[in-house]
Amino acid sequence: MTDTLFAPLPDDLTAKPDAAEAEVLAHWRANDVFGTLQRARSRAPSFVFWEGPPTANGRPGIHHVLARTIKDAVCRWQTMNGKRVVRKAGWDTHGLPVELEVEKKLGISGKPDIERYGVAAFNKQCRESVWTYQKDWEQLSERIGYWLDYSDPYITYAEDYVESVWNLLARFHGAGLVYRGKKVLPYCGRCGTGLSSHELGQPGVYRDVQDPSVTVRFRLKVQRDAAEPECVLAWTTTPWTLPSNFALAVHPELDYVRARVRHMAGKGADAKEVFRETVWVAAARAEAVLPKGFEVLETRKGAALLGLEYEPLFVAQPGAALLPPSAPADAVQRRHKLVPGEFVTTTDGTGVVHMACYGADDWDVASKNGIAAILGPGPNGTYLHDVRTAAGDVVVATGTWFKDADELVVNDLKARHLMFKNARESHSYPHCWRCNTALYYFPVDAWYIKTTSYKDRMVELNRKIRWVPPEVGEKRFGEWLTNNVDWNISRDRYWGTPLPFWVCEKDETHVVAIGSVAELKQRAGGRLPDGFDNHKPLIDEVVFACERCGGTMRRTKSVLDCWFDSGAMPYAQYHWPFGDGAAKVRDQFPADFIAEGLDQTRGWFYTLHAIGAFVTSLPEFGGTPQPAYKTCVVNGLVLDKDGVKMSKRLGNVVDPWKAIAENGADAVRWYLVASGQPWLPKRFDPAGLVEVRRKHFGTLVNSYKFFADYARIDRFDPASPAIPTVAQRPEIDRWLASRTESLVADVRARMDDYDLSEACRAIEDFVSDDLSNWYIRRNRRRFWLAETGSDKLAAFATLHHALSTVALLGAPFAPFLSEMLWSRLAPRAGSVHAERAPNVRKELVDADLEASMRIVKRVVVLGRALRERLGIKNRQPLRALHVRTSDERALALLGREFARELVLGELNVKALASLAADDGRLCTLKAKANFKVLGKRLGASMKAAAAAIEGLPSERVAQLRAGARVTLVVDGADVELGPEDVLVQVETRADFELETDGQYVVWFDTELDEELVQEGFARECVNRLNALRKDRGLAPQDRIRIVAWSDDGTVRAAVERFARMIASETLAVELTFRELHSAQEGAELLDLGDGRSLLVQLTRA
RNA sequence: GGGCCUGUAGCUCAGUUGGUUAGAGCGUCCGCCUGAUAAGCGGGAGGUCAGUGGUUCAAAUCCACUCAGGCCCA
Repeated sequence: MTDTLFAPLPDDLTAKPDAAEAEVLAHWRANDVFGTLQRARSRAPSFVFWEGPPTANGRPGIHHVLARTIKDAVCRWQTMNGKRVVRKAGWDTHGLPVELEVEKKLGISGKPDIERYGVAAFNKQCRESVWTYQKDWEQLSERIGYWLDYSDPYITYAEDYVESVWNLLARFHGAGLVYRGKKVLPYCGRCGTGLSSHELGQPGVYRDVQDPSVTVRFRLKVQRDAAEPECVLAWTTTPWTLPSNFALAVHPELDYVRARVRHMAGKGADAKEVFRETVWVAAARAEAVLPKGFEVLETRKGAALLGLEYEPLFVAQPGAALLPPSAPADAVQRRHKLVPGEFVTTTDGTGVVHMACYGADDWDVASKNGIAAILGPGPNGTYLHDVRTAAGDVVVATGTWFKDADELVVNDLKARHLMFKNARESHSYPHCWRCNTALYYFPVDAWYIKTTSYKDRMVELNRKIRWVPPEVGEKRFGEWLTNNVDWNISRDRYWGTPLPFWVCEKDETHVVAIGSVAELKQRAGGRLPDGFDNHKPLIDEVVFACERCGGTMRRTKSVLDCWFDSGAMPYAQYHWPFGDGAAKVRDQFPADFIAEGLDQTRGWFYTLHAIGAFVTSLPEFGGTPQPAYKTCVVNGLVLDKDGVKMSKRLGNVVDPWKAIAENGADAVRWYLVASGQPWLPKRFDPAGLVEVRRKHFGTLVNSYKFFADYARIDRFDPASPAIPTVAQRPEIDRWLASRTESLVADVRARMDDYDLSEACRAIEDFVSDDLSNWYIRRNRRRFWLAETGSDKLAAFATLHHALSTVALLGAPFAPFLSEMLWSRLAPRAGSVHAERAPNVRKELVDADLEASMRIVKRVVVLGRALRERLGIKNRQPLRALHVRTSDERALALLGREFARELVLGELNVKALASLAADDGRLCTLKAKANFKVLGKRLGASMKAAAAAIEGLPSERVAQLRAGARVTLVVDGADVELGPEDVLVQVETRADFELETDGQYVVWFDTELDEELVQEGFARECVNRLNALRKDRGLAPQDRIRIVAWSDDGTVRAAVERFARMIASETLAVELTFRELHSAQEGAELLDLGDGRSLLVQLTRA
């Protein structure tokens, strides 16, 4: 860092920004710039930002850089607008991924292993494991310039944090929103554990296996005809679940048929019927399921079959009933009927689905219909009871492994003539990723929060959140809320917040929710076990007597879904409601702004919302529900350059450290935010990074370098009273000043809308086009000419202000380069990040000047294209430029000095010879329909009208343009046209070269007189002499003496005539014309083109 | 299986309430400029707006379906 006015930037800044950025970081660190700034804002109005807690249990990737850049840019911007932005770090520390990581490290696998290892020791490992990558996170965050206060982070396993979470859970319980139920999970009987969807996604989990594929008869209780038994057919690939069957599901809307099936023996004419029956199947499945020749006897909707009773296949064992929540007294008697199921399809099977308790749909049916289910295999994968037939035969013995029962059940059903069809098929079936055992779906105990009871409130509050982009809130999040289901908050694991629910052993309905450690201690008789830390396992030793019945109360074994932890951060990060937590939460709630990836829609965004909608209805929050956050910016995934998700397997993961080392954090940040809208999936293309670095930052650095080099030579003082006011400066300066203010207005508007990409693009366009290409390039000579007068001061001041503004506006996105620039442009001002973002100074905005420049650019483009076509190079001055257009205002603006000078200078032309509205001689005026205006008025006649308008003769178009009204007959009706109904274009018909874009017509007077030719040669001389200066290693400000000689009369005349111009352009104090010989020392022969040359001798003055 | 997002030039992306020549940058080819020079500027070529069908006087834009990629949920 530097505090020297206009000090040079490091030489290789654009090529290798890494080292320079490291210097800025060292400066920030050494001077505690962030801390000082935070303290300076301690009394300022607050802008509330929450950091979504990253799990430290994995290395940060490039997508984290994107999310953190968005957060940082918004926070810096708010800080620059005078706000106090608390930036408290956080760590998400609980959860299954942590446990899996520790299992891997310890070389153990599965719950039995963990129990053997010891839960206390295991959790101790987990507690340490989460910090494995902490340094990675902190270092990467620092390196990318993500300012975050790591001194006092919230940690979801911390005692205070857990206590706050308990308090929230106790309040949910107190409000009657917590209940117990069953959740059907993919389950491994060998490991004795349910698997998360995340584990199910592991490679190799789904494998093709051979399984039975059986269609079974369920005989109806009421039989119409003894000779023709009637049954319902159902299909399954898991015969082992049949002993647990409790219902058959049909789709109420589907057609079902009762078909007569005749089973034949023998072939052809000899075939003899041995047995006939009638069966119910879905009409759509009859062909596929039934043998040929079946006969449809009746068709009925599924709805008409509901309630039909059938004979159970096996006899239920007592004591093994699984009761759904609030089961009716007759739950067991309700079994074995046809029930409705929306999930029933006709893609396979019979259109009738066998219901056991080993599926999510099944459990849903049991709950909705109040039916008890009978467990076959239990949590260890073996049968809990003998499976018997009505006759008393044991089909499956207690202790049989569930998969081994398939064959036993199939054989039994065959023997009892209940098997309609018996086959095997290959299908994809899940297996435990640890032990390879076949999984089954199993209902496990679960605790729920009844979020559906305040779903409407959540939907309502969601409308108040500003989502960026809006469709995430309306659709993805909105639909998710509308289809809200109760939140399963329990996990049958070890490393998590223990659920603070104690259940009475005598009566399960006696439940106590503990809201604080003090309360627990008091319940437990004033003593907690030694080493108690409100985690497993010691907490499970805390028991106390039930107040209602005196039974022993034990904690439920489960831990909390760690999503609840993160959704609780607004409160738990300040240990709410304990200590001064309530006051802190009052100050930092709700959030003005949060930002995370799209994958958090059902994660953090939801849990914050679900908890917030409840908490804010509590009296201490004023009782008026409000959303937990006001603005939520969502970023999409970062894909590789081919649009494929990054994964370790494919080796296409972008290492953020590498990208930063090569391009600098500024370029990475800028690229991520500016290349496309942040919520779109982003293809990470290293070539794009290089482009940002070279094009945007390179141009900016070059622009500063140009300014600073001359400002140092001239000892420019931005505070000098001699600097003219903006109003006193030349028009080109006032133009840049105006553009600078327009940029401020634009960036402010974009930032207000959280449209960071467009803000960056506005800055990019300003720097490369307005600042560099038009202002600096056109005004270079003002900076290097010798005399320091007010014109030069004006140029310095204008450029200084524009650069300073770019440093300020760019600071949220490119914090490093902005700091480097600011420390040189305003060395005593302190950090750019402590500055106020500029406000628009409306009095400096000059719309006419900005409009003029737009016209200048168009005319210049046409002129350059024409020069190229004519093959006349730019160094050859031309006599005159002619411009025609039908736009009177454009003509007026173009005629003003500002625009004229720019056009003439840019095109190297002596004069604007004609500047006129088109007179129809060179060009024909042509009208084109203004579809936007006319379309609304004319509707179906639009096409005919457009043709008629294009057919209008030039004179009538001219009248229209002049304001006259013209009437056309279109489709037999009169259509009156005014000037606003047509767009006037010109079509050229000149017999000489000109250029037009349909609006402007441009041509040159290409006739050259002697003077113009000579000036062309003079310019060639200047060009060669300056090249020679450079070859000789002269410094820009060095003065020279020139001796020149040529035998060529034209060249000699040119040099003599333009001697002063040549001398001034080459900083020559003397230019003499006398005879030289090429052999003479220091003599150089300059090739001027066109076969002409000049001999010169150049010496330092 | 359900919901959502995306598909525009070789590449990365813009594209207003639907309005008639679909733009920019990079790349490529050609040229210019030359004391910002390890820079700068311009011109040309390059498009079935993923596909099909529909609505409309008019569709990259609205609707339906299909295809491809992605995310979340099951």
